[in-house]
Amino acid sequence: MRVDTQESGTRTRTRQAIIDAAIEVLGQNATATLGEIAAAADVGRTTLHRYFAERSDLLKALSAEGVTRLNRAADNARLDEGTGADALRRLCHEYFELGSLLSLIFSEPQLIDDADWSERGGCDPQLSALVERGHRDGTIDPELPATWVQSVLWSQLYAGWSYLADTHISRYEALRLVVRTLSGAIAPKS
Amino acid sequence: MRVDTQESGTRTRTRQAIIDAAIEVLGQNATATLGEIAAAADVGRTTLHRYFAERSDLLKALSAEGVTRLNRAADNARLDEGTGADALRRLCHEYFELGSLLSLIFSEPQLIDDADWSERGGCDPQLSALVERGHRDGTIDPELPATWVQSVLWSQLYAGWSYLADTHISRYEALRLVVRTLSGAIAPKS
DNA sequence: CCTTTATGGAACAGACGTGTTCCGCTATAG
DNA sequence: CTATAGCGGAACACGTCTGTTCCATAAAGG
Repeated sequence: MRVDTQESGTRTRTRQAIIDAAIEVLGQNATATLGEIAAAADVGRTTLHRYFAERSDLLKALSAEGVTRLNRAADNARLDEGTGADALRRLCHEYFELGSLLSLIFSEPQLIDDADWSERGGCDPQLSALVERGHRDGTIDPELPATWVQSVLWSQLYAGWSYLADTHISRYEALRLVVRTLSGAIAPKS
Repeated sequence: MRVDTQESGTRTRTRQAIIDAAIEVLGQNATATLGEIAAAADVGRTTLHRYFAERSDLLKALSAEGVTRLNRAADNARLDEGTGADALRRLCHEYFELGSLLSLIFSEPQLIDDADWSERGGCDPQLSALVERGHRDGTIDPELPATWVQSVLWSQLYAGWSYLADTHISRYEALRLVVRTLSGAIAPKS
């Protein structure tokens, strides 16, 4: 995918600054202006257009960046180890670190859906396998389909991230609440 | 609040049609055009402006309508009866009936926040009292603050409503999943 | 029959975001 | 010192949404 001609160090830094700023700003307000994104990245709007000719080009770059970060988080969570519920809790921890990207993906799902990630029926295969393992090992409520578990995971992550932004709670406490309620939500009922 | 001069029957019907259409359309896409809303209401854009001079006027009316529907749902749920968890489940049932209004409130929270509803610290008093009752009667995890329970309730409702729209599941099944995971999420941990 | 009420459509001006061009500035490498 | 890379700002055309005005039409009531 990488083109033959390498990009200068300055340029890659600027490009990355724009992408990072876009994730922050668009995570707060999906309809933000290119001018606002440029200002957040501390660059002129002209410069932004130099790197991403059209808005859609920036969104494509954001999609790629999102997929990269999601995959890295999933790798760190070692989804194939331990019980299904434990793996899901580890994934929850890793995903929570994504920060503003959570808001962006949650409020603009088609940004990622259109990418090659999660091509199968709106649920990525790794998570699906994880949930089925949890069904077998008795740590995830067998009445909950994998797609619904995925929905619950994302909605809880988004709620936790928003809660962190709205209240005076610590990041650690917010994550603890998310994991606690998520664990209860997916636990088999007695 | 009601003005002295009563509105004609036709006008109240048209006004209500516009409000209903706005909830539907803005629930799907919060940046929808006034033209799209007018089309959905089967009304000319001129007519829409006759009832709501500016976009903000329409939003104010939506806020009032939202508060009305929320209060009616809360009344139907009889929040002061039974255990805290049971009351919360009843509220979940009632709120789920709000349909597209769920999406609208969830994606545009400031629409309702700015109204007189839920003036206290982002959590309405009725729900707060309900959760505290659940803490005392042992049906709601005492480690979960009322504000977080409210966040979980709303995020689950939104997730369920989106799930209903995205998959081929029945309305009944979607609500069942929501109530099941919500019940587990708030249940005291053994 | 004629007036009131409610409406739709055409047309317009203003505001705003977008995409582009052009020019000037600064820093760094050669 | 000079040439190049990278950047910012001003300006422009274009499209879209908004808010408004004006006029024509259809239905209902007196």
